[in-house]
Amino acid sequence: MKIKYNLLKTDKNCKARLGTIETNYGTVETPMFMPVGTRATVKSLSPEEVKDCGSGIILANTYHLWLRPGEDIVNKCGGLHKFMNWNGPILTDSGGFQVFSLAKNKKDITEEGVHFKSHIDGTKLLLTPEKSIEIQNKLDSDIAMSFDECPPASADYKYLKNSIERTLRWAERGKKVHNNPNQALFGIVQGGPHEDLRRFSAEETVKLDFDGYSIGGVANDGESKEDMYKAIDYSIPYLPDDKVRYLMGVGDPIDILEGVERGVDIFDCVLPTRIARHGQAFTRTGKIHMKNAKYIDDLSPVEEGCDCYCCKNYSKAYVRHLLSVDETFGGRLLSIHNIRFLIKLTEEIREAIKEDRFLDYKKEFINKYNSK
RNA sequence: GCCUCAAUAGCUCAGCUGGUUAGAGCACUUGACUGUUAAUCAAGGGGUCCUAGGUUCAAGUCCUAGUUGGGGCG
Repeated sequence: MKIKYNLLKTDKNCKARLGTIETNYGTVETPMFMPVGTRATVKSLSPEEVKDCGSGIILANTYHLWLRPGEDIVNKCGGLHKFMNWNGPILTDSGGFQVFSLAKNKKDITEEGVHFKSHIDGTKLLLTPEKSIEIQNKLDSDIAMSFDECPPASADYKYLKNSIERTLRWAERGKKVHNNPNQALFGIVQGGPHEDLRRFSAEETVKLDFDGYSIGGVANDGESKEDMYKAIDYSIPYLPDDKVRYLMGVGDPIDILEGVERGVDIFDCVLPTRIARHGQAFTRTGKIHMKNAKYIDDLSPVEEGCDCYCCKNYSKAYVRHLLSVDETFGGRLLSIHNIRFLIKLTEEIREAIKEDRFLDYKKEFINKYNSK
């Protein structure tokens, strides 16, 4: 089967939704955060460790797996789940974000698709909507994403208008060739911070009838928070209640709260794992730099009261030591902590929505998070 | 004892024939990171240029002596 979204309830005081996503690999409670495992692994963590953080669903990347090892190899190895030994649901991104991060100039983006130079060996590549879906079909993820153009935040109105029209044509082309009966396919809403463009993009994408919808093109390129929230506000009203809403690429704790308030169900982000490898930890009172000298002999855990493997077993002093001598275990421990932090956040969000007190919860969380 | 080479940031070293405010890498300190080209990137602090004389308008740079260290010869 494909996925099925069940809306359990909406918070009485805002658009925050409580729901579940049923998949062939288990049920995901929403709101939910998805850790990113671009190359068929959440960097440095085993699937067991990711699962122990409470993660129900992870993300992998079409572009990266297309290059190495290749979708046919993954398919031959039994599909992504078996290949990477992850028995929960997997969402694959389409390569659309790589349009933003790898295409050198606008000429590389054509009606047919996007011309890339492989970041590995410079080989010229063409990724099309059809190819992206074909790859994702073979990867056998539970949720595939339409191949979209993810324009930079600096893109002007006229560019965005053309871009979302092309993205709609790409969505239609991708949907036509999608043929994995066990895989859902999501459409992506673009349009920057412009109300009319978001509405147009959302309405037209919904007409194509996807299994779920994403809000894309946010959190890129130094976009302001205000514009990000506008993008959500202007997209959500035109998305159906009975389908999953996915805010792509967002994982700052406050942005997750802002997204949930506006009606978003799932999020993904590299932030928890990347900042972990770079030495930062999420805490209830804001991000902290674990490499800071003041922690050199600090025997307390990264976060007092946290139930993650890192905080239950190790001190700040130890984690700091590992990071400062470049031992990979330091980044691993912080990755576990940061993922657990965001998953725990979504757990608390779900409890709050259940009791119609999401807005109070959000306010309290943000006050504390910004208190230092 | 003699000859020779070296001595510049915490460490390893660049600094051409004298010429603005002596640099780099690492280390240290601090910060950034939002559908991973990212265990990455950026910024900052840090100097009695071994010491003492001398030459010169001007010395990290040239000269003399010394100190310390390496190598060689006796």
